[in-house]
Amino acid sequence: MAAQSSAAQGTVRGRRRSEISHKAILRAAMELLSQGDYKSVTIEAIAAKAGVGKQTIYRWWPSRAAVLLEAYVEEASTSVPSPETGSLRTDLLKCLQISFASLQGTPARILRELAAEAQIDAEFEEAFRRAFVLPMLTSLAEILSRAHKRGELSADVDDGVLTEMIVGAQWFRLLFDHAPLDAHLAVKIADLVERLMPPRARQRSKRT
Amino acid sequence: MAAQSSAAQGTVRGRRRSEISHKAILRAAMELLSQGDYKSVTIEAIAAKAGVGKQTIYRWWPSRAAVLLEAYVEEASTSVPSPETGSLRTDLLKCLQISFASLQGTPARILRELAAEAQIDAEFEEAFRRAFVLPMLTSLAEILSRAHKRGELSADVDDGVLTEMIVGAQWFRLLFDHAPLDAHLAVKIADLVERLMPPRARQRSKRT
Amino acid sequence: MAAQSSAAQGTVRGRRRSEISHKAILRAAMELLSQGDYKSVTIEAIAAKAGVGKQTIYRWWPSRAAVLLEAYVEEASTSVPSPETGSLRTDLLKCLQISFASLQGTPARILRELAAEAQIDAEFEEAFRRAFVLPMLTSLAEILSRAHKRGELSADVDDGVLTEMIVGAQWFRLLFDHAPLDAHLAVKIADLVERLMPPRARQRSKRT
Amino acid sequence: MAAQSSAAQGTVRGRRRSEISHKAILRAAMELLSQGDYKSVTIEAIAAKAGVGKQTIYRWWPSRAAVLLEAYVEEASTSVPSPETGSLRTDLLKCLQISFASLQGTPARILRELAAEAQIDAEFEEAFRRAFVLPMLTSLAEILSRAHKRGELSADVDDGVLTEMIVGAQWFRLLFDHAPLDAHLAVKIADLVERLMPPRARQRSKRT
DNA sequence: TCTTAATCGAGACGGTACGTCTGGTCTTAGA
DNA sequence: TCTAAGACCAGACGTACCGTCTCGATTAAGA
Repeated sequence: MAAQSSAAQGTVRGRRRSEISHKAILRAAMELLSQGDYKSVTIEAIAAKAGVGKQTIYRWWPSRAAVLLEAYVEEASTSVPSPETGSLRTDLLKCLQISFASLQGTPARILRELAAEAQIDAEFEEAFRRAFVLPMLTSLAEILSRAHKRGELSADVDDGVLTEMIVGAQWFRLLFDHAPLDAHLAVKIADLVERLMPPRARQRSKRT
Repeated sequence: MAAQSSAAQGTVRGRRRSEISHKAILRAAMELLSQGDYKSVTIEAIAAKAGVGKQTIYRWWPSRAAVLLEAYVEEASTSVPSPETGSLRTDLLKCLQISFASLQGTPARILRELAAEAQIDAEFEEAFRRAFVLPMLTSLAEILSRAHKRGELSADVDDGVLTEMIVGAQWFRLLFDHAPLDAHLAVKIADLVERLMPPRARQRSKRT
Repeated sequence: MAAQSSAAQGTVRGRRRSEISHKAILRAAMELLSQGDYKSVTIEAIAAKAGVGKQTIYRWWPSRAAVLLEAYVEEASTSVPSPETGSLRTDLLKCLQISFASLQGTPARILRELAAEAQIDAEFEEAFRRAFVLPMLTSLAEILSRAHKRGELSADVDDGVLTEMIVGAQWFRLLFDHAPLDAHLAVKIADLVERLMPPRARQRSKRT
Repeated sequence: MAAQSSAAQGTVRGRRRSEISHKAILRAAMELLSQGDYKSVTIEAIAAKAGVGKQTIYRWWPSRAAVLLEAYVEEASTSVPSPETGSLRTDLLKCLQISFASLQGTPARILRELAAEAQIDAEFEEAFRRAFVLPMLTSLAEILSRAHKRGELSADVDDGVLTEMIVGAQWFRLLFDHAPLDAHLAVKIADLVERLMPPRARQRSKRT
């Protein structure tokens, strides 16, 4: 124990984590994910492609999905903007359109696969929520909260449900292939939300 | 050769599918799914529990998920009611509350696991959509369509988005553990939809 | 029981064995054996190739090897000649050369495979012995016995061992690839046997 | 890359083969072979009995038969003595009796089964020849060669055929159940070989 | 002519083992 | 102490055959 006092001092003993390997792993994971199907992105394949021992992966990540999540986040930003234009409609439109645009093509497929993992692995679910679900929720909540303050939404509209319904529609399209997650949807959502505004606020909204 | 003409006529040759095995497989799948975690529901385990050869499973289902889906559908009805009470609010409430209630507990977990599979297996996705996604969509679409005819919803409310937002919120709760999928949500959704009704229709709705 | 008296009379009721199928099976077995490797000659493959139900094979033969044996015997004669030329040397040479010649090429491979089966399946071993082992033994025994009577072999030469040694050498070459089973071997064996003849008999033998 | 130069130097990287597993596998194979019939000695059974992953077997042996051969050789010596007593007869007798004695009971059964495998699997045949066929051949060849030098065999007796005939008789008894492979056969063979000796040498042989 | 019985092709059935794959752990030598 | 390599145990995968069991159709003999 005394010998390990250095640990208490925060000093790290032994060889330090290799940043080269760290990046090689994320890079290999991303490439495999872009190329083939999800099934082929195994720990073994990542290790082989990255020129890395399997143990090195198991040492630093709890699961395959965790690697993929970090690899994805590394590459594509997962933050969702919460613009302040002074108008609920334009705030919403901007937020949704930017967010939808970043989910076209390969990212969509990857997100679906990660979402799938989150259904099965409870530990991963939490990480997934933090990375992909909560940002959108809080961003929208802020937009709606500002609209309330501005009087653009009447007090008896529940922000919670509305937020969930908007985010829900987005995930619904993403996961169940019902229709593409494009700008049209953003407009339609904004239109519908507009109908929840008090008449006077709606008038002003239309003018802009 | 003449004897074989029957084959051309679509006559079934050879031994027929065993209904006993068929049911034993579904039953075993359901039991395993209820008991342990999803990972333990392997084809081997199902076959062993059902007292059936693995080949018999592979012969009749394209994948493990397909077995589970059929097993689930067999047991729990997946149809969604589309009640006609003459009032949008009560129609919605009834529909959502019934549907939400049927998704509590184990069914929720199973549904999440099947949804996960649908993200990865394109062929299975279609089956999943037919069984779980579309019923809810069409049921809601009917309710909204009737509301439109009755004048309970103004013409400029887009049924499509509204449906997706409602169904989306439901799946969102189911898949991402944000909050339980309970009657409260149904009420909140109904409240919000009510705010989309023209003033006069809303008056009447409140009286009921 | 009285009603079944017909059975006691040997009368056959019902449909008779199909000679067409019988031959188709043997033919299919032979073709598969000639074409591919032994592993691919499965009951299923034979049935498929012969256009026959598996049951039809199981009804008439106890094992796969039994089919192959019958197929082989059907095609290539397995009888071994026991010529009577009046001379041990020429009798032996004729007998061995004819028998060796009939075991070149594909037949050799088939015989090896059947011999393999005989090592494992005790029931089949008996059939194998009757078809392939005993004919050679008895044929040689006759040749030697005649030589004894003629005085070409002295009384103290044991026919049994000599027969086994000759037949053994033949099987040794067949099974263990030590050298080809050709006419050279026949000559060498004859030479060696000649050395067992009494001097006078050997003189005569050389003159012929 | 520089780090990998060690590979070029032949340095072994990674975990080394486990001798414990190695021995456990051979032991399990032998036990299964002794207990039940050959069919029950499957790779799966060996792995289970040895407490070993199947892959570990496939990694080190090309086939089930290869495992059994090594297991057999490990336990029972396969070398054949080539004694030098100065007399062809006693050399032969000793050699054959020792070798025959080691092939009684279970070993005989195992040898038959391995011989069967050698008929079908060309790769295994070579290993089988090296382990079981050649030792006997060379041992006998040496004995005969020494007899030639001593003048116990006349020059016109072909060692090759004689060797094959002796070894052939042995395998014949082993494989085709014609009679037990016992000391009687050894004596009979020795007797017959003695008849190939020149008269004077035979006189001396009898005296011993 | 009708009944009875055995065979036929077809193919599903419960099993067993195959050889492969991946997961997660452990053991090396070297950095 | 970490790293790359790679062997280890475990066990599911999907396939191939096994030998058995329905099926309906066909074929013969006896009633």
